[in-house]
Amino acid sequence: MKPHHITALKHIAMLGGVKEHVSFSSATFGSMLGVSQQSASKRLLDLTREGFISRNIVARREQVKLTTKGVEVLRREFADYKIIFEAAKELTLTGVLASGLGEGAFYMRQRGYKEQFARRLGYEPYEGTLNLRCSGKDLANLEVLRQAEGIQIDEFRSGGRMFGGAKCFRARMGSVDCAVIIPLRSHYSDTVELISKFNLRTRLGLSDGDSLELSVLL
Amino acid sequence: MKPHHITALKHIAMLGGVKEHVSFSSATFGSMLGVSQQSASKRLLDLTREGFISRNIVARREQVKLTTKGVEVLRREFADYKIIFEAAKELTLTGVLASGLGEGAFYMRQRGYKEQFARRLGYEPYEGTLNLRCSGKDLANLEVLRQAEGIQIDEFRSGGRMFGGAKCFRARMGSVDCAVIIPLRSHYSDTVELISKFNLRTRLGLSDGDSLELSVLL
DNA sequence: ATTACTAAAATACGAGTAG
DNA sequence: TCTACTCGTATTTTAGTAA
Repeated sequence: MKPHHITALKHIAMLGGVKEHVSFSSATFGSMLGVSQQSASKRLLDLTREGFISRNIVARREQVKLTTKGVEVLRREFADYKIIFEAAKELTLTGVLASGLGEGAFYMRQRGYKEQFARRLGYEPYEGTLNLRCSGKDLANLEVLRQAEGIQIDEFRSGGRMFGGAKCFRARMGSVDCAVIIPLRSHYSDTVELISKFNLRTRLGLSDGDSLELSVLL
Repeated sequence: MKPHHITALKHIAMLGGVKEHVSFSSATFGSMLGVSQQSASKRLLDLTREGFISRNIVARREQVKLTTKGVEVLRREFADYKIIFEAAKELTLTGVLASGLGEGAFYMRQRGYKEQFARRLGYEPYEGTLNLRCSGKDLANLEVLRQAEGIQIDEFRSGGRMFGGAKCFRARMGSVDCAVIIPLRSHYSDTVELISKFNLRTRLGLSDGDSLELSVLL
Protein backbone atom coordinates (compact mmCIF):
# COMPACT_ATOMS: atom_id res chain seq x y z
CA MET A 1 0.00 0.00 0.00
CA LYS A 2 1.64 3.20 -1.15
CA PRO A 3 1.42 6.43 0.80
CA HIS A 4 -0.26 8.34 -2.01
CA HIS A 5 -2.91 5.64 -2.28
CA ILE A 6 -3.65 5.96 1.41
CA THR A 7 -3.95 9.71 0.98
CA ALA A 8 -6.33 9.24 -1.91
CA LEU A 9 -8.47 6.84 0.12
CA LYS A 10 -8.49 9.31 2.99
CA HIS A 11 -9.81 12.06 0.75
CA ILE A 12 -12.59 9.87 -0.58
CA ALA A 13 -13.44 8.96 3.00
CA MET A 14 -13.58 12.62 3.97
CA LEU A 15 -16.18 13.17 1.29
CA GLY A 16 -18.28 10.50 2.94
CA GLY A 17 -17.14 7.53 0.89
CA VAL A 18 -17.02 5.24 3.92
CA LYS A 19 -20.78 5.04 4.27
CA GLU A 20 -22.17 5.84 0.86
CA HIS A 21 -21.32 6.40 -2.76
CA VAL A 22 -19.99 9.88 -3.36
CA SER A 23 -19.68 11.79 -6.62
CA PHE A 24 -16.83 13.88 -7.89
CA SER A 25 -14.98 14.34 -11.14
CA SER A 26 -11.42 13.19 -11.54
CA ALA A 27 -10.43 16.84 -12.04
CA THR A 28 -11.95 17.84 -8.70
CA PHE A 29 -10.33 14.88 -7.05
CA GLY A 30 -7.03 15.90 -8.60
CA SER A 31 -7.17 19.36 -7.14
CA MET A 32 -7.98 17.91 -3.72
CA LEU A 33 -4.87 15.78 -3.90
CA GLY A 34 -2.78 18.48 -5.53
CA VAL A 35 -2.25 16.45 -8.71
CA SER A 36 -3.54 16.59 -12.27
CA GLN A 37 -6.81 15.18 -13.53
CA GLN A 38 -4.84 12.45 -15.25
CA SER A 39 -3.06 11.38 -12.09
CA ALA A 40 -6.27 11.49 -10.10
CA SER A 41 -7.89 9.28 -12.70
CA LYS A 42 -5.02 6.84 -12.39
CA ARG A 43 -5.36 6.79 -8.60
CA LEU A 44 -9.00 5.83 -8.94
CA LEU A 45 -8.13 3.12 -11.45
CA ASP A 46 -5.39 1.73 -9.21
CA LEU A 47 -7.55 1.78 -6.09
CA THR A 48 -10.32 0.03 -7.97
CA ARG A 49 -8.03 -2.59 -9.45
CA GLU A 50 -6.63 -3.36 -6.00
CA GLY A 51 -10.07 -3.59 -4.47
CA PHE A 52 -9.98 -0.59 -2.16
CA ILE A 53 -12.87 1.25 -3.76
CA SER A 54 -15.83 0.37 -5.93
CA ARG A 55 -16.96 2.61 -8.75
CA ASN A 56 -20.15 2.95 -10.69
CA ILE A 57 -19.83 5.36 -13.53
CA VAL A 58 -23.47 6.16 -14.19
CA ALA A 59 -24.32 8.59 -16.99
CA ARG A 60 -22.02 11.56 -16.40
CA ARG A 61 -21.56 11.27 -12.70
CA GLU A 62 -19.18 8.90 -11.09
CA GLN A 63 -20.09 7.09 -7.88
CA VAL A 64 -17.28 6.01 -5.57
CA LYS A 65 -17.42 4.14 -2.28
CA LEU A 66 -14.73 2.52 -0.17
CA THR A 67 -14.82 -1.27 0.09
CA THR A 68 -14.36 -3.02 3.43
CA LYS A 69 -10.74 -3.52 2.46
CA GLY A 70 -10.39 0.20 1.82
CA VAL A 71 -11.99 1.16 5.12
CA GLU A 72 -9.65 -1.26 6.85
CA VAL A 73 -6.62 0.53 5.52
CA LEU A 74 -7.85 3.80 6.97
CA ARG A 75 -8.83 2.24 10.27
CA ARG A 76 -5.31 0.94 10.58
CA GLU A 77 -3.93 4.39 9.91
CA PHE A 78 -6.27 5.84 12.49
CA ALA A 79 -5.09 3.26 15.00
CA ASP A 80 -1.50 4.35 14.38
CA TYR A 81 -2.36 7.96 15.14
CA LYS A 82 -4.25 6.92 18.25
CA ILE A 83 -1.16 5.13 19.45
CA ILE A 84 0.96 8.20 18.72
CA PHE A 85 -1.24 10.78 20.38
CA GLU A 86 -3.24 8.89 22.91
CA ALA A 87 -0.49 6.50 24.00
CA ALA A 88 -2.98 5.16 26.49
CA LYS A 89 -1.94 2.26 28.63
CA GLU A 90 -5.56 1.30 28.88
CA LEU A 91 -8.29 1.13 26.32
CA THR A 92 -11.99 0.60 26.70
CA LEU A 93 -13.53 -1.92 24.38
CA THR A 94 -17.23 -2.47 24.20
CA GLY A 95 -19.14 -5.01 22.21
CA VAL A 96 -21.92 -7.50 22.19
CA LEU A 97 -21.67 -11.07 23.44
CA ALA A 98 -22.00 -13.24 20.35
CA SER A 99 -22.92 -16.88 20.39
CA GLY A 100 -19.84 -19.05 20.23
CA LEU A 101 -19.50 -22.06 17.99
CA GLY A 102 -18.01 -24.12 20.78
CA GLU A 103 -14.85 -23.81 18.77
CA GLY A 104 -13.15 -21.75 21.44
CA ALA A 105 -13.45 -24.58 23.92
CA PHE A 106 -11.71 -26.94 21.48
CA TYR A 107 -8.73 -24.66 21.24
CA MET A 108 -8.62 -23.97 24.96
CA ARG A 109 -8.38 -27.71 25.62
CA GLN A 110 -5.12 -27.96 23.64
CA ARG A 111 -2.16 -28.38 25.95
CA GLY A 112 -0.02 -26.13 23.76
CA TYR A 113 -2.30 -23.20 24.39
CA LYS A 114 -3.15 -24.11 27.99
CA GLU A 115 0.48 -24.18 29.02
CA GLN A 116 1.32 -20.91 27.32
CA PHE A 117 -1.64 -19.11 28.85
CA ALA A 118 -0.79 -20.52 32.27
CA ARG A 119 2.78 -19.35 31.93
CA ARG A 120 2.10 -15.94 30.41
CA LEU A 121 -1.10 -14.94 32.19
CA GLY A 122 -0.46 -16.67 35.49
CA TYR A 123 -3.58 -18.78 35.47
CA GLU A 124 -5.03 -21.67 33.55
CA PRO A 125 -8.08 -20.38 31.73
CA TYR A 126 -11.52 -21.90 31.86
CA GLU A 127 -12.03 -24.22 28.90
CA GLY A 128 -14.28 -22.00 26.85
CA THR A 129 -14.27 -18.55 25.37
CA LEU A 130 -16.64 -15.65 25.00
CA ASN A 131 -17.00 -13.99 21.62
CA LEU A 132 -17.17 -10.23 21.75
CA ARG A 133 -18.46 -8.58 18.60
CA CYS A 134 -17.46 -4.96 18.14
CA SER A 135 -18.85 -2.28 15.91
CA GLY A 136 -18.41 1.36 15.04
CA LYS A 137 -15.87 3.20 17.12
CA ASP A 138 -14.75 0.01 18.80
CA LEU A 139 -13.49 -1.38 15.52
CA ALA A 140 -10.89 1.36 15.63
CA ASN A 141 -9.92 0.33 19.15
CA LEU A 142 -9.69 -3.25 18.00
CA GLU A 143 -7.28 -2.03 15.38
CA VAL A 144 -5.18 -0.42 18.12
CA LEU A 145 -4.93 -3.84 19.74
CA ARG A 146 -3.91 -5.42 16.48
CA GLN A 147 -1.10 -2.88 16.12
CA ALA A 148 -0.03 -3.22 19.73
CA GLU A 149 2.49 -5.72 20.91
CA GLY A 150 0.56 -7.68 23.51
CA ILE A 151 1.57 -10.94 25.13
CA GLN A 152 2.82 -13.40 22.55
CA ILE A 153 1.34 -16.88 22.26
CA ASP A 154 3.44 -19.00 19.93
CA GLU A 155 2.16 -21.37 17.31
CA PHE A 156 2.73 -25.08 17.85
CA ARG A 157 2.16 -28.42 16.19
CA SER A 158 0.03 -31.11 17.74
CA GLY A 159 -1.76 -34.18 16.43
CA GLY A 160 -0.33 -33.56 12.97
CA ARG A 161 -1.73 -30.08 12.56
CA MET A 162 -0.60 -26.56 13.29
CA PHE A 163 -2.19 -24.38 15.88
CA GLY A 164 -1.59 -20.74 15.00
CA GLY A 165 0.03 -18.08 17.15
CA ALA A 166 -1.87 -15.27 18.80
CA LYS A 167 -1.36 -12.32 21.03
CA CYS A 168 -3.38 -11.50 24.09
CA PHE A 169 -4.02 -8.56 26.35
CA ARG A 170 -4.92 -8.56 30.01
CA ALA A 171 -8.30 -7.00 30.61
CA ARG A 172 -10.98 -6.54 33.23
CA MET A 173 -14.67 -6.93 32.79
CA GLY A 174 -16.31 -5.41 35.82
CA SER A 175 -14.18 -6.77 38.62
CA VAL A 176 -13.20 -9.99 36.89
CA ASP A 177 -9.80 -10.39 35.25
CA CYS A 178 -9.81 -11.78 31.78
CA ALA A 179 -7.81 -11.59 28.55
CA VAL A 180 -8.54 -10.63 24.96
CA ILE A 181 -7.10 -13.00 22.35
CA ILE A 182 -6.20 -11.87 18.85
CA PRO A 183 -5.12 -14.56 16.40
CA LEU A 184 -1.97 -13.59 14.55
CA ARG A 185 -2.56 -14.99 11.12
CA SER A 186 -6.19 -14.26 10.56
CA HIS A 187 -8.06 -11.96 8.31
CA TYR A 188 -10.02 -9.07 9.54
CA SER A 189 -12.76 -9.87 12.00
CA ASP A 190 -15.02 -7.73 14.12
CA THR A 191 -14.99 -10.37 16.83
CA VAL A 192 -12.42 -11.19 19.50
CA GLU A 193 -12.30 -14.01 22.01
CA LEU A 194 -12.18 -13.54 25.74
CA ILE A 195 -10.77 -16.01 28.19
CA SER A 196 -10.68 -15.99 31.95
CA LYS A 197 -9.89 -18.19 34.90
CA PHE A 198 -13.64 -18.44 35.40
CA ASN A 199 -16.65 -19.31 33.34
CA LEU A 200 -17.54 -15.71 32.62
CA ARG A 201 -20.93 -16.63 31.23
CA THR A 202 -22.17 -18.14 34.48
CA ARG A 203 -20.14 -16.02 36.88
CA LEU A 204 -21.42 -12.74 35.44
CA GLY A 205 -24.77 -14.17 34.39
CA LEU A 206 -24.25 -13.29 30.75
CA SER A 207 -26.29 -14.31 27.77
CA ASP A 208 -25.97 -13.75 24.03
CA GLY A 209 -26.64 -10.22 22.90
CA ASP A 210 -25.58 -8.69 26.22
CA SER A 211 -23.49 -5.56 25.93
CA LEU A 212 -20.07 -5.93 27.49
CA GLU A 213 -17.50 -3.34 28.39
CA LEU A 214 -13.94 -4.20 29.17
CA SER A 215 -10.87 -2.20 29.91
CA VAL A 216 -7.86 -3.64 28.17
CA LEU A 217 -4.26 -3.09 29.21
CA LEU A 218 -1.85 -2.37 26.38
CA MET B 1 3.73 18.08 2.07
CA LYS B 2 4.00 14.84 0.17
CA PRO B 3 2.26 11.65 1.24
CA HIS B 4 5.48 9.69 1.64
CA HIS B 5 6.87 12.39 3.89
CA ILE B 6 3.82 12.18 6.11
CA THR B 7 4.24 8.42 6.28
CA ALA B 8 7.89 8.84 7.23
CA LEU B 9 6.98 11.31 9.97
CA LYS B 10 4.33 8.94 11.25
CA HIS B 11 6.85 6.13 11.58
CA ILE B 12 9.27 8.31 13.50
CA ALA B 13 6.39 9.32 15.75
CA MET B 14 5.48 5.70 16.36
CA LEU B 15 8.99 5.09 17.62
CA GLY B 16 8.44 7.83 20.17
CA GLY B 17 9.90 10.74 18.20
CA VAL B 18 7.15 13.11 19.31
CA LYS B 19 8.40 13.35 22.87
CA GLU B 20 12.06 12.47 22.71
CA HIS B 21 14.98 11.79 20.45
CA VAL B 22 14.89 8.27 19.06
CA SER B 23 17.65 6.24 17.45
CA PHE B 24 17.56 4.08 14.38
CA SER B 25 19.71 3.48 11.34
CA SER B 26 18.61 4.59 7.89
CA ALA B 27 18.55 0.92 6.87
CA THR B 28 16.14 0.04 9.67
CA PHE B 29 14.04 3.05 8.83
CA GLY B 30 14.01 1.96 5.22
CA SER B 31 12.66 -1.45 6.02
CA MET B 32 9.95 0.13 8.17
CA LEU B 33 8.87 2.23 5.23
CA GLY B 34 9.38 -0.53 2.72
CA VAL B 35 12.06 1.38 0.82
CA SER B 36 15.83 1.15 0.47
CA GLN B 37 18.39 2.50 2.90
CA GLN B 38 19.22 5.19 0.36
CA SER B 39 15.65 6.37 0.08
CA ALA B 40 15.21 6.33 3.82
CA SER B 41 18.33 8.44 4.14
CA LYS B 42 16.90 10.89 1.62
CA ARG B 43 13.62 11.08 3.51
CA LEU B 44 15.48 12.04 6.66
CA LEU B 45 17.46 14.66 4.75
CA ASP B 46 14.31 16.10 3.18
CA LEU B 47 12.38 16.18 6.44
CA THR B 48 15.28 17.88 8.15
CA ARG B 49 15.73 20.45 5.40
CA GLU B 50 12.04 21.29 5.54
CA GLY B 51 12.08 21.61 9.30
CA PHE B 52 9.87 18.68 10.26
CA ILE B 53 12.50 16.82 12.25
CA SER B 54 15.73 17.66 13.99
CA ARG B 55 18.70 15.33 13.88
CA ASN B 56 21.81 14.93 15.93
CA ILE B 57 24.17 12.43 14.46
CA VAL B 58 26.36 11.64 17.43
CA ALA B 59 29.12 9.11 17.00
CA ARG B 60 27.45 6.14 15.33
CA ARG B 61 23.94 6.54 16.56
CA GLU B 62 21.55 8.96 15.04
CA GLN B 63 19.08 10.89 17.17
CA VAL B 64 15.85 12.04 15.59
CA LYS B 65 12.95 14.00 17.04
CA LEU B 66 9.96 15.67 15.46
CA THR B 67 9.84 19.45 15.56
CA THR B 68 6.66 21.33 16.50
CA LYS B 69 6.04 21.74 12.79
CA GLY B 70 6.38 18.02 12.28
CA VAL B 71 4.02 17.15 15.12
CA GLU B 72 1.54 19.61 13.66
CA VAL B 73 1.42 17.74 10.38
CA LEU B 74 0.55 14.53 12.18
CA ARG B 75 -2.01 16.20 14.40
CA ARG B 76 -3.72 17.47 11.28
CA GLU B 77 -3.75 13.97 9.82
CA PHE B 78 -5.16 12.61 13.06
CA ALA B 79 -7.89 15.24 12.94
CA ASP B 80 -8.83 14.06 9.46
CA TYR B 81 -9.24 10.51 10.66
CA LYS B 82 -11.28 11.66 13.62
CA ILE B 83 -13.61 13.42 11.25
CA ILE B 84 -13.87 10.29 9.12
CA PHE B 85 -14.51 7.79 11.88
CA GLU B 86 -15.98 9.79 14.68
CA ALA B 87 -18.08 12.11 12.52
CA ALA B 88 -19.27 13.64 15.74
CA LYS B 89 -21.57 16.59 15.57
CA GLU B 90 -20.30 17.63 18.94
CA LEU B 91 -16.85 17.76 20.37
CA THR B 92 -15.66 18.38 23.90
CA LEU B 93 -12.87 20.87 24.27
CA THR B 94 -11.16 21.49 27.56
CA GLY B 95 -8.52 24.02 28.40
CA VAL B 96 -7.31 26.58 30.85
CA LEU B 97 -8.47 30.17 31.01
CA ALA B 98 -5.49 32.26 29.97
CA SER B 99 -5.09 35.92 30.70
CA GLY B 100 -6.15 38.00 27.72
CA LEU B 101 -4.21 40.94 26.39
CA GLY B 102 -7.32 43.05 26.15
CA GLU B 103 -6.80 42.62 22.45
CA GLY B 104 -9.96 40.59 22.06
CA ALA B 105 -12.06 43.51 23.27
CA PHE B 106 -10.53 45.75 20.62
CA TYR B 107 -11.57 43.40 17.87
CA MET B 108 -15.00 42.81 19.32
CA ARG B 109 -15.64 46.55 19.23
CA GLN B 110 -15.19 46.68 15.46
CA ARG B 111 -18.50 47.12 13.69
CA GLY B 112 -17.43 44.76 10.92
CA TYR B 113 -17.11 41.89 13.35
CA LYS B 114 -20.02 42.92 15.58
CA GLU B 115 -22.44 42.93 12.69
CA GLN B 116 -21.33 39.60 11.34
CA PHE B 117 -21.50 37.92 14.72
CA ALA B 118 -24.95 39.39 15.30
CA ARG B 119 -26.13 38.13 11.95
CA ARG B 120 -24.55 34.70 12.06
CA LEU B 121 -24.86 33.83 15.74
CA GLY B 122 -28.11 35.64 16.46
CA TYR B 123 -26.75 37.81 19.23
CA GLU B 124 -24.37 40.68 19.64
CA PRO B 125 -21.46 39.42 21.73
CA TYR B 126 -20.14 41.02 24.88
CA GLU B 127 -17.16 43.24 24.04
CA GLY B 128 -14.44 41.04 25.32
CA THR B 129 -13.15 37.54 24.84
CA LEU B 130 -11.88 34.69 26.92
CA ASN B 131 -8.69 32.94 25.94
CA LEU B 132 -8.79 29.19 26.26
CA ARG B 133 -5.43 27.48 26.19
CA CYS B 134 -5.50 23.82 25.20
CA SER B 135 -2.94 21.10 25.65
CA GLY B 136 -2.40 17.43 24.99
CA LYS B 137 -5.37 15.59 23.60
CA ASP B 138 -7.30 18.82 23.17
CA LEU B 139 -4.80 20.07 20.63
CA ALA B 140 -6.03 17.29 18.38
CA ASN B 141 -9.61 18.40 18.92
CA LEU B 142 -8.59 21.95 18.13
CA GLU B 143 -7.22 20.61 14.90
CA VAL B 144 -10.59 19.03 14.16
CA LEU B 145 -12.12 22.48 14.48
CA ARG B 146 -9.52 23.96 12.15
CA GLN B 147 -10.41 21.35 9.54
CA ALA B 148 -14.14 21.77 10.03
CA GLU B 149 -16.19 24.25 8.14
CA GLY B 150 -17.76 26.32 10.89
CA ILE B 151 -19.59 29.59 10.53
CA GLN B 152 -17.69 31.95 8.26
CA ILE B 153 -16.78 35.47 9.39
CA ASP B 154 -15.49 37.47 6.42
CA GLU B 155 -12.52 39.78 6.44
CA PHE B 156 -13.19 43.48 6.02
CA ARG B 157 -11.40 46.80 5.74
CA SER B 158 -11.89 49.57 8.24
CA GLY B 159 -9.91 52.66 9.19
CA GLY B 160 -7.35 51.89 6.51
CA ARG B 161 -6.46 48.44 7.73
CA MET B 162 -7.65 44.92 7.14
CA PHE B 163 -9.39 42.83 9.73
CA GLY B 164 -8.88 39.16 8.95
CA GLY B 165 -11.54 36.55 8.43
CA ALA B 166 -12.33 33.82 10.91
CA LYS B 167 -14.62 30.92 11.48
CA CYS B 168 -16.60 30.23 14.59
CA PHE B 169 -18.45 27.37 16.21
CA ARG B 170 -21.42 27.49 18.53
CA ALA B 171 -20.59 26.03 21.90
CA ARG B 172 -21.88 25.71 25.43
CA MET B 173 -19.95 26.17 28.61
CA GLY B 174 -22.07 24.74 31.38
CA SER B 175 -25.47 26.13 30.55
CA VAL B 176 -24.23 29.29 28.85
CA ASP B 177 -24.15 29.58 25.07
CA CYS B 178 -20.95 30.87 23.60
CA ALA B 179 -18.84 30.53 20.47
CA VAL B 180 -15.28 29.50 19.69
CA ILE B 181 -13.45 31.75 17.24
CA ILE B 182 -10.65 30.51 15.03
CA PRO B 183 -8.82 33.13 12.94
CA LEU B 184 -8.43 32.03 9.33
CA ARG B 185 -5.05 33.34 8.43
CA SER B 186 -3.07 32.71 11.53
CA HIS B 187 -0.29 30.38 12.39
CA TYR B 188 -0.65 27.55 14.77
CA SER B 189 -1.73 28.46 18.25
CA ASP B 190 -2.78 26.41 21.25
CA THR B 191 -5.22 29.14 22.25
CA VAL B 192 -8.69 29.97 20.97
CA GLU B 193 -10.97 32.85 21.79
CA LEU B 194 -14.43 32.48 23.24
CA ILE B 195 -17.21 35.00 22.88
CA SER B 196 -20.68 35.09 24.33
CA LYS B 197 -23.65 37.36 24.74
CA PHE B 198 -22.56 37.71 28.36
CA ASN B 199 -19.44 38.58 30.22
CA LEU B 200 -18.47 34.98 30.88
CA ARG B 201 -15.79 35.95 33.34
CA THR B 202 -18.22 37.58 35.78
CA ARG B 203 -21.26 35.45 34.97
CA LEU B 204 -19.48 32.18 35.67
CA GLY B 205 -17.12 33.66 38.25
CA LEU B 206 -14.04 32.68 36.29
CA SER B 207 -10.46 33.65 36.88
CA ASP B 208 -7.21 32.98 35.08
CA GLY B 209 -5.99 29.43 35.34
CA ASP B 210 -9.46 27.96 35.80
CA SER B 211 -10.10 24.78 33.88
CA LEU B 212 -12.94 25.12 31.39
CA GLU B 213 -14.85 22.50 29.50
CA LEU B 214 -17.01 23.32 26.54
CA SER B 215 -19.00 21.26 24.10
CA VAL B 216 -18.62 22.59 20.61
CA LEU B 217 -21.05 21.99 17.76
CA LEU B 218 -19.45 21.15 14.44
C1' DA C 1 29.26 -0.14 11.39
C1' DT C 2 27.27 3.91 9.63
C1' DT C 3 25.36 8.08 6.08
C1' DA C 4 24.82 9.78 1.74
C1' DC C 5 26.79 10.69 -3.01
C1' DT C 6 26.35 9.64 -8.15
C1' DA C 7 24.36 7.56 -11.96
C1' DA C 8 21.24 4.54 -14.06
C1' DA C 9 16.78 2.43 -13.89
C1' DA C 10 12.10 2.61 -12.60
C1' DT C 11 8.24 5.12 -11.73
C1' DA C 12 5.12 8.95 -11.64
C1' DC C 13 3.52 12.97 -13.82
C1' DG C 14 0.84 15.83 -16.90
C1' DA C 15 0.04 17.60 -21.83
C1' DG C 16 -2.40 16.30 -25.59
C1' DT C 17 -6.16 14.06 -27.02
C1' DA C 18 -9.57 10.08 -28.28
C1' DG C 19 -13.84 8.16 -27.21
C1' DT D 1 -18.68 18.09 -20.65
C1' DC D 2 -16.59 13.44 -18.74
C1' DT D 3 -12.64 9.39 -18.21
C1' DA D 4 -8.54 7.57 -19.39
C1' DC D 5 -5.24 6.52 -23.15
C1' DT D 6 -0.25 7.46 -25.09
C1' DC D 7 4.00 9.38 -24.66
C1' DG D 8 7.67 12.64 -23.57
C1' DT D 9 9.59 14.59 -19.39
C1' DA D 10 10.46 14.98 -14.47
C1' DT D 11 10.98 12.86 -10.33
C1' DT D 12 12.02 9.08 -7.38
C1' DT D 13 14.30 5.00 -6.42
C1' DT D 14 17.99 1.95 -5.85
C1' DA D 15 22.65 -0.17 -6.79
C1' DG D 16 27.23 0.76 -6.24
C1' DT D 17 30.28 2.84 -3.49
C1' DA D 18 33.00 6.68 -0.98
C1' DA D 19 33.83 8.62 3.36
